[in-house]
Amino acid sequence: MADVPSLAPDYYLGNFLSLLGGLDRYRDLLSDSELGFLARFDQLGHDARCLLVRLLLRKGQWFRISKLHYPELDDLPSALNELRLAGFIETGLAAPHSELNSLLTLAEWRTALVSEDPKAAPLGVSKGATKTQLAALIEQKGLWSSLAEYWRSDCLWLRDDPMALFKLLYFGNSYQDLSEFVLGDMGLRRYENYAVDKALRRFDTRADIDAALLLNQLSEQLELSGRILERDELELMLARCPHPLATGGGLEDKRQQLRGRIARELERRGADDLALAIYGQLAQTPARERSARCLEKLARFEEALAVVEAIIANPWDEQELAAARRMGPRLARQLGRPWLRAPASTIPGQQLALPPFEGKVEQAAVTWFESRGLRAWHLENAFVCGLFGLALWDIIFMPVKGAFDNPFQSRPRDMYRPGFVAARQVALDERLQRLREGELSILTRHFETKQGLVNDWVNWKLFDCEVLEAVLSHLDGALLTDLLERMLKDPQFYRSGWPDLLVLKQVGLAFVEIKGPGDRLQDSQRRWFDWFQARQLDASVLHISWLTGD
DNA sequence: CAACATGTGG
DNA sequence: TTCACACTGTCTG
DNA sequence: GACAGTGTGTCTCCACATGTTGTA
Ligand SMILES: [Mn+2]
Repeated sequence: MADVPSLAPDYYLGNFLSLLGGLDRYRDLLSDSELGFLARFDQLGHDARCLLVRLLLRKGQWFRISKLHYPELDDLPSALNELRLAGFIETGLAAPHSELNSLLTLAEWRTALVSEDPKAAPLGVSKGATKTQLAALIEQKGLWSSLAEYWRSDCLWLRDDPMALFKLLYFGNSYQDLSEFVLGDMGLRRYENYAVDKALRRFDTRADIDAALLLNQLSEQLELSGRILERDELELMLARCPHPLATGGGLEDKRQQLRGRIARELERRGADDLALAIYGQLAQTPARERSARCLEKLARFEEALAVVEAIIANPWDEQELAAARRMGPRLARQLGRPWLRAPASTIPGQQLALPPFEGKVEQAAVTWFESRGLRAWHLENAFVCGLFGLALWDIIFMPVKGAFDNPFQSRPRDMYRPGFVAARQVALDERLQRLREGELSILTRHFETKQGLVNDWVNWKLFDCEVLEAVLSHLDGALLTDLLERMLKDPQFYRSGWPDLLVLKQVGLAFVEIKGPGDRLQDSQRRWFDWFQARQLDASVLHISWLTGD
């Protein structure tokens, strides 16, 4: 752990330049002000560049000059001056009200208030008041602007913040940032060394870029404060993403996902009719299920049943099918119609009473199996996903056109899109054939040579070498191939629902879903049991109860 | 003064 | 900061 | 049993400084 390589004092500048290098392919889609930003950046001296990058990497656009502390820059004032002259920053401005909470400390609020009115101390300015309490007092007395005035000479404003755009263009998402570079340099997070297509573009028009930025912003807003937004605020969000977007890049999918989440929030506000109208425009699950539920809430049972029947006739995924099968009988009864129940699959289950255990039920079960001399791991989906990732590693990362545009991807861009298999058909066919013939050493090879590399499918901490050994000695190629073929039909979908425990019995592997008191099988968990039964595998549900008494 | 929250940086 | 899963509470038949 | 809402953990690093809150 000690041998973390030391980095150059201006390592972050190099990283930022690498990021800019990835943006060349989009120059024709940048605005004049963005191009101007880049041109002016090029003209800056070393230290001014460093300082600007430092500021760009930080949160917000307002900073305190006196609190800037960058030992690697030997003349901060002149770097600041250079940035000011080049139009990147402004100093000495009074910060807006909304910034004063994070920009100034409680003590600094008091200093300014007391200076404004020496007799303020006896009021709420006395110590003990929290920031919230004092904020209310300042609000009431209309003193925010004098606070801002008092500290203005120490304030620094970053005029533009293009980082959201740069990150979107470089990484293709809003959650990765420049720390990827540092983590890579220090060996803390390593990615596969796949071929990066430096000319590949995720966007072809500026409108798509702006739409992506907007969708990111709206999603973030909904995630952050969705629960407290009023109905009209939600409708406003809807109005901001009304038009269908380019399909193929996943933009339209994102838009629909966002609108679905907004509609769900509208349901919670009782706006079932409006939610219904939105769901009707969506082509992704669970829109039809939600439609049916809205119709049911609105007592429009005929229409609800029609939706349910449409789902059953042509399910988009197994989740909505399961939901429709639950709703069908209820709706049919409302309408006095007969309903043909799908035969319920029987899932083998056992009961087990254990002494009270501090910690998770699954761990208690693992301990119980081990006390009976069996190895057991609580892996959940990490087991199947690990098999998938290790068996197909090199195919997942093979240089398919359009798959990789930056060095920090945990999967190809089309991993969860319908064309994934077709784009790798030959390699997949050959791999499955070899696995079918029992050549499981492929997994071992990837386990050893790729150890620690980021892969969406492989959780290295959970899928350790003992698990691999258990797999190699008890899983045959035919079964593994069958499993992979099923997963390849919808890689995203089959990432979930696998039973909690992998148990190594004398005769082979067993898969056990643990259910504590009050926990029941979820829809996603049922679908794997169908597969287990068809293959006559040892899979069951273990219902745990706690032994009471002292 | 300790516990907690948050931002930062290598 | 998403997503899968567990847990809790309510209503219903 | 069905369903909604909420909590938890998360290979989305981890040590550290700073600031806030409440006496853990
Ligand atoms: Mn379970």
